[in-house]
Amino acid sequence: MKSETKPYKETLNLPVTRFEMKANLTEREPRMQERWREQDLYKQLRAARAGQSRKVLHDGPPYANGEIHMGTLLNKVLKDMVARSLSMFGHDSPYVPGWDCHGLPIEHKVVKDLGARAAHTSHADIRSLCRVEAMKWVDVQRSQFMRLGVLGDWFNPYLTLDPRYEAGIIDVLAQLVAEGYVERQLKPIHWCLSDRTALAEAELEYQESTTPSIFVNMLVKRGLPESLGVDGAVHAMIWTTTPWTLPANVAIAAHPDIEYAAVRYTPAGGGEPVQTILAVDLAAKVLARAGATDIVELGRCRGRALEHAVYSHPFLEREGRFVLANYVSVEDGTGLVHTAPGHGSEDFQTGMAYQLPVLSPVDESGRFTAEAPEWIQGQQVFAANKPIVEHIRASGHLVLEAPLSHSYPHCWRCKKPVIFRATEQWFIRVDHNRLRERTLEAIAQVRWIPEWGRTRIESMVSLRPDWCISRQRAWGVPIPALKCTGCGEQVLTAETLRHFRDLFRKEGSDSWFNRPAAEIVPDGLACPRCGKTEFEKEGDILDVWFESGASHRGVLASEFNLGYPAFMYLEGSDQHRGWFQSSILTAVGSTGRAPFETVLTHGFVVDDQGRKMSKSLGNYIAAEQATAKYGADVLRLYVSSMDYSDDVGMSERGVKEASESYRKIRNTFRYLLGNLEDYRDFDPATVDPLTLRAIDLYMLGKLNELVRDVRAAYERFEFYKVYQRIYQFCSVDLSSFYLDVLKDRLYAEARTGEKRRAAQFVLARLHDALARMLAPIIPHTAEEVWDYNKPGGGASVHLELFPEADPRFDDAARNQRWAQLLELRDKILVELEALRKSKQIGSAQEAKVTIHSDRLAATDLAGLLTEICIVSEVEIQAGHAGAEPRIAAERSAHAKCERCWNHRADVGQSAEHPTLCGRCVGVLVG
RNA sequence: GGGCGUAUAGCUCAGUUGGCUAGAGCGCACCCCUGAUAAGGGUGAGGUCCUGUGUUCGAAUCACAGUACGCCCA
Repeated sequence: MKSETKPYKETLNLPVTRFEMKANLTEREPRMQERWREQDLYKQLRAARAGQSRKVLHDGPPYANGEIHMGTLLNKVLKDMVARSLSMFGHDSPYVPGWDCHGLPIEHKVVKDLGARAAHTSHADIRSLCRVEAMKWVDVQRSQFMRLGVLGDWFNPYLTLDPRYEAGIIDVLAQLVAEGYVERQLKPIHWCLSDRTALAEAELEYQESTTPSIFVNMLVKRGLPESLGVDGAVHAMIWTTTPWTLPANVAIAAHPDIEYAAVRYTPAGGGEPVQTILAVDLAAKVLARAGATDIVELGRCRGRALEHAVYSHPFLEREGRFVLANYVSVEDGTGLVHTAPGHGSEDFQTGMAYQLPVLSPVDESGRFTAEAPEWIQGQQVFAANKPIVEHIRASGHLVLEAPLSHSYPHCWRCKKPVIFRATEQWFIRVDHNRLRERTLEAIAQVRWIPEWGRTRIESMVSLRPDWCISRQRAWGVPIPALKCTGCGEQVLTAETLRHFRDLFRKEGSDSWFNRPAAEIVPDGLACPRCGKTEFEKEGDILDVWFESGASHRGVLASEFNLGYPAFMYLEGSDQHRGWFQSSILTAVGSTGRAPFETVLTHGFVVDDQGRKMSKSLGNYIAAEQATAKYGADVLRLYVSSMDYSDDVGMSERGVKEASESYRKIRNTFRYLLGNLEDYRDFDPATVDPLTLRAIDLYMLGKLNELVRDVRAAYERFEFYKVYQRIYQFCSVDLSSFYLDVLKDRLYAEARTGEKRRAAQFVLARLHDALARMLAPIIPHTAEEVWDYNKPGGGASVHLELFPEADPRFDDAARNQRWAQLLELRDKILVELEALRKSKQIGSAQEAKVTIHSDRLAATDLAGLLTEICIVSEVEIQAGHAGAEPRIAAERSAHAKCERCWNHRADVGQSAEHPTLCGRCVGVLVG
C-alpha cells in the first residue's frame, strides 16, 4: 500500500452502489425474465388491476413461419409499450398474444420438404405435418418475443388452429350465412391442367414461353359515337395471346381516356376495304405489320365514348358489350382488350363491375366442354388454339397472327403452363344488407391513429369487390359445405354450420377431413332441393384472412374473456387492407359494429436511407442477432425514439447511438443510486419540503413538468416524445446541471445533515419517477433500478402506477427567475471557458467571477450563482444603470481546500486542519 | 398507372393561426476534470427547411407542379 496522499478523501460521502455501470444486458435480461416468470408477474399484474377499467390491446396474430424480423420486433415492442403504459395508468390491460397458424406458406414448406413423396401423402398426414411445422415456429417466436421482454400470457396464447378458435371462426361464418351474406359464384383461378388442381399466386413460376398472338376484328353492331365518321360495316380490333379464351369472350374493354380512331384500309393481298377501330397510338404500327394498304383515318373518339356499344362475337351467336377499364394500355396490342371474365383476373373484376356473365367452358383437365362450339369440344385448350385461329382466319376476322415470346405462369410442381379457369367459389357479398355502407359507418366511429388511416381504409372498403373466402388447399379451416349426392346441391346453412362449429370445438377441424361424411352429417339432414339424405364433403378451406379476421369472436368475445370490442388493434399500415378490413367486415356483418375502438398503425422498418430492408441489399438487421448483441432494452429504447407513424429507419449505427443513449440513462440512475445508498433507511417524511434549497425546489418543479409531459405523451401513444423528453431531462437538467451542482453538498456536507438529506430527498423522487416512467420502454433496466431502491418494498416496478405531478412544487414565477439565472450562468460559463483556454484555470472551482450589474447588485444572488456555476466565489458589484451585466472571471486568489477543492478565504483557520476551509472543518469537527 | 403517406443539421425530433439572424438533444471537433472514471463538465462548428413556380410586405409554414422513398392496389 502506498502512503495515503489524500487523507481527507476518506471523510467524503462519495457515491457507493453495486448497481453496475456496465449494463451487460445480454446476461442480465434473461435472468430478469426468469425472475418475472417465477413470480408470475403477468398474473400478479392481472390481480393488481382486477376490477379496474378494462382496456384491451388485441394482438394481431403474426404468421407462424420463420424467425421474427425487425418489423415484427417493432410491432411487438410497440404493443408491449402500449399495454404496459395502459397498466401504469391503472387500467386492467391483459395481453393475449396470438398466432396465425394456417395457410399456404406452411403447407408449401411441408409439401416442398416431402418432395416426390408429397403425391403419396394423405391429406390428413399433410395437415399433421403442417401442424408440427406451425407449432415449431410458435415456440421459436414465443421465445424471441419473450426475450424482448414483452409481457403477456405467453403460455396461454390464441392459435388459429386451436379447436376453440376454429369454432369461433365457424360461428362467425354461421352468422354471416344466416343473414345471407355468403353465396356461391364463379370466379377464375389459376389452374394446372395436368395436376387438375387450383394454384395460388405463390405456386406459380413465371417463365418465358411462346404463344400465338392474334389481332381479330369483331363486327360492331351499334352504339358508336358519330365522331368516328364511319359508314357501313365497322369492326373493333382486339389482340390476344390466348385464342382459346375467345369462346368465353363477352366484352371488349377500352380505357376511358385513350384516344381511338376509326380507319379504313385494304387488307394485305387486296380485297374489299375494311373499317375498324383501335387506339390512335397503335393504329399505324399494327396496320403496317398486317400489311394493310390505303389506310385512311375516318374519325376519332375517347374510349369513354365507346362504352355500351355492342358487337357480335366472331364465331358465336352472341353479342358483346364495350366496357371501360383502367388497366387498358397502349403498350402493345390495339388498346382494345378482349375480355373473358371466366379466364382472367382483371377480366373478372371488370365483369363484376358490369355484371357480365362468367363463362368458362373448360373442364378440370383443360378440355372444352359441351358449352363450347362443337368443333372444339373435347379438345385441350392449348391444342385448340390452332383450330380457333384457323376458324377466325376462314371467316375473315383475323387481321394478323404472329408468335410471341413472353412471361407466362407455370405450375411450380409440374412446370407446365397454367390457365385461368372459372370455378365455383364462396363469396361474402359486400353489398348485401348494406354491409359496405354499414362498414363505412362503423369506420367513422373508430379512432384512427394517425388520422389518415381512416381515409385509407375508407377508400379500400368503398372500392373492394366481393370477398372470395374459399381456397382449394389442405392447411386451413374447412368450409363445411355438404354436397347432395342426388342433385349436387351445396348445403351450407346456419344450422349445419353450428353443428360443425360444435364438432370442431370438440374434435378440431381435422374431424372434417378424417371422418366419413355419413358420420358427421347432422342427424336428419335432407337436401333442401331434392330431399335426399346422402351427402359428400366438399374440400374447400377458408381464406386465412377470414380466420384471423374472426379473432374478435374466438378471442375477444369468448374463450379468453377479454371483452368485445377491443380498445385497440395495433399493426403495420399494410393491415388496412388485411386484418383491419377482414376484422371489421366480419364484425359488422355478425355484430353490427367495429371490433375495435381505436386502430393504431405504424410504418415499416426501412434502412437509414429510407429504403426497404432486405437481405440482398445488405442493409438488413437480424432481430435475433441484434437482441443478442445489444440487449432488448437498447432495441426497445431505439424503437421508442422514433415516430412510428411514418416508416422507421433502422441501421447498425442507429442501434449504436441508441446504446449510447441507454448508457447515459443508466449512468444517471447509477449516480442517483450511488448517492441514495444511505438514504434507504431514512424517512423522507422527516424532510419538510418547504425547507429545501432553491435549486431543489426548482428541480422538483422541473420534474413536475416532465411528469406531466410524459403522461400526456403516453396517453397519445407518442413514445418518441416520452423518450426525447426523459432523455433530454437526464442529460440537460440532471447530468450537466443539477447532479453536477449537487456534488459539493452530497460529498462534502455532513452525511446525515439537513443539506445533504434535502438533496437526497430530491434524488429519491427523481429515481422513483424516472423508473416508473421508463418502465414501459426499458422494463429490465427499470426493474433493476427499482430493486436497488424500493420505496415501500414493491415487488416490481411493473405493478406500479405512473408518477403524478406534485402541485406543491409548481411555481411559475420561480421558473421565470430561474430562466434568467440560467441565462446568466451560460454567460459565466463562456467566460470560464476563455479562462480555461488561456490556461489560467482547469476546473471551475479555481475561478472567481465578478459581475458588474446595477440590477443584480441589490440582490443576494452571489451565493446561488456560486453554487450553480460551481465556482469558488461570485462577487456582484454595481454597474451602469440599465446596462447588461458585465462578467469578468479570474483565478481565485484564495487557497484550495484540500477536502472540498473550493478556493476559500477561510482556508487555514483551523490549527487542527490547516488545509481545510471553514465549512469542511465544521463538518469534521461536528 | 391509381390511392394513402413522408421529406427541417450526420442521427432522433421541435417549429403553434405564414413574422425576430430556423431550435433542442445526441453525434462530431477542441478543451477541462480525474471524488459518477470503459464515467463527468465546458465551448464550438454543422441546415439550398427535397426541387421548381406562384400567392404575399414577408413562406420551413399557403397553392400548384415535380422528384425521392414507403405501404396498398393495378
